[in-house]
Amino acid sequence: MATSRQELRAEETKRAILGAASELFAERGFDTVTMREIAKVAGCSHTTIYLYFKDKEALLHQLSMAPLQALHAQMEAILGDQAMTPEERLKFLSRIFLHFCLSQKTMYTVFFMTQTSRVDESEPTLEIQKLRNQLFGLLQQAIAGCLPVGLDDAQFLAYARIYFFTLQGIIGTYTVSEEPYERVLERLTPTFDLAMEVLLAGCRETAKTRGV
Amino acid sequence: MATSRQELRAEETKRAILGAASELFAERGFDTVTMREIAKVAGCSHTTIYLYFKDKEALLHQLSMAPLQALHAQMEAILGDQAMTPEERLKFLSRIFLHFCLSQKTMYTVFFMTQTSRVDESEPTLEIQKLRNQLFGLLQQAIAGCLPVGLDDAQFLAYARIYFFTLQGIIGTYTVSEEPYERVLERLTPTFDLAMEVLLAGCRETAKTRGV
DNA sequence: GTCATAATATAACCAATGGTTAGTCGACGT
DNA sequence: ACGTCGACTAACCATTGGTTATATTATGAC
Repeated sequence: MATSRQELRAEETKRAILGAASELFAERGFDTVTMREIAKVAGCSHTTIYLYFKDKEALLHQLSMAPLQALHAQMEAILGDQAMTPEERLKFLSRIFLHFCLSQKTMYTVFFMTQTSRVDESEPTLEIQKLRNQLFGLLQQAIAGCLPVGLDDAQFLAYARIYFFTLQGIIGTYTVSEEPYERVLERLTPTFDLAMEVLLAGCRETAKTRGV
Repeated sequence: MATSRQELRAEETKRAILGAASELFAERGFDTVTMREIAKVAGCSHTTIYLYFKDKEALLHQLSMAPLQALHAQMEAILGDQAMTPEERLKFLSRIFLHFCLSQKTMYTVFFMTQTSRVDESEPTLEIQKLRNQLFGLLQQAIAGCLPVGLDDAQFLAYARIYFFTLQGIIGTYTVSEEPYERVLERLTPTFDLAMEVLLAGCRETAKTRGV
């Protein structure tokens, strides 16, 4: 750490930018926040941001990595907790995932607006894409643990998709809504929990009647 | 119809604009299409569009009314068809609704991006808002017909919400995807049908264990 | 036919957006 | 002291949705 005076300064503005962007993105989502707004909160010119981040999307990715990794760790811990039944694990995981996405509006973009992280680009996208897929993988594992054994791959994939559709629907609905996420959670946590129960029960029920 | 020569011309450009916008919106969605693009396809200046439509949103609404009304009629017919069981009706309705939304990307905006039709504005929004709510109402009725009687309002509302979440999830997923909707349908119609079955089975199953 | 009027259309413009370029200013090593 | 280099930014660009002043053209009165 050769912290010369200018390096310190650079570090500080970078931190200020990340802090400002983090707050604004989490609160209002990716699209509605402008680079100039971030700059104003960070106390610099909007062009300065481009010194440290390739573009708005890169800023989003940089900001998302840490929270996503934390979420990943948390989810892995839950998935490995043998004190819970598979069903409890799935419900807990879903809940964590939902709360995480609802508390950070930018996550809707990260997870579901895939055009933000297209496959054609080179590297910077890849890391977050990988993490994203790992997270979906964990959810898939949790789902797998709750379904009867003997399902073929296609059937299992279909159930996993249906689960993801519902998650995306919830997150999409309340990411766009103006209601603060605390109130959404307060009002609708029982509904979200019920949704997970419904899905689980429905998957099991239909699996019964569709060949083991 | 006092069709003077200028009225004819006006009518024609208006039709051209509607046609161009209709195609472009359906194919690529509301946000990604620009007024200048529409104008170019319609063969006029982008400012001309503002002669006939207040703004981009008004154009969207104008375009959406007819298809939505057609959908409404179709859905009402299905809902009133006593030759089907309630479950068949719900599944059919859901299918129709999904196919409709997937075939017209602009419908995602109309139905789910509620900021497009906020409550604060005066009139022009209201009509489409009303129609939208009617459509959701029909789906709700269909759901109600499939659930055990004796559910209290809150419980029923929760189930309806869960249903809508899944629909929005599906539509959101494939509205942003680049895959042409014909291929999506071909690939995933069975999954969509399964989703509706899962939801239905899950609702019934959980309703059993939660008081009547 | 001629001329005023009104409808139709558009070019020029505006502010905001994400992003780039050329250049300023202060710190650092020599 | 001085030249280089890093941090920063003002001025700029193209694109967006939208407005305004202006041109063009058809219509109707005389």
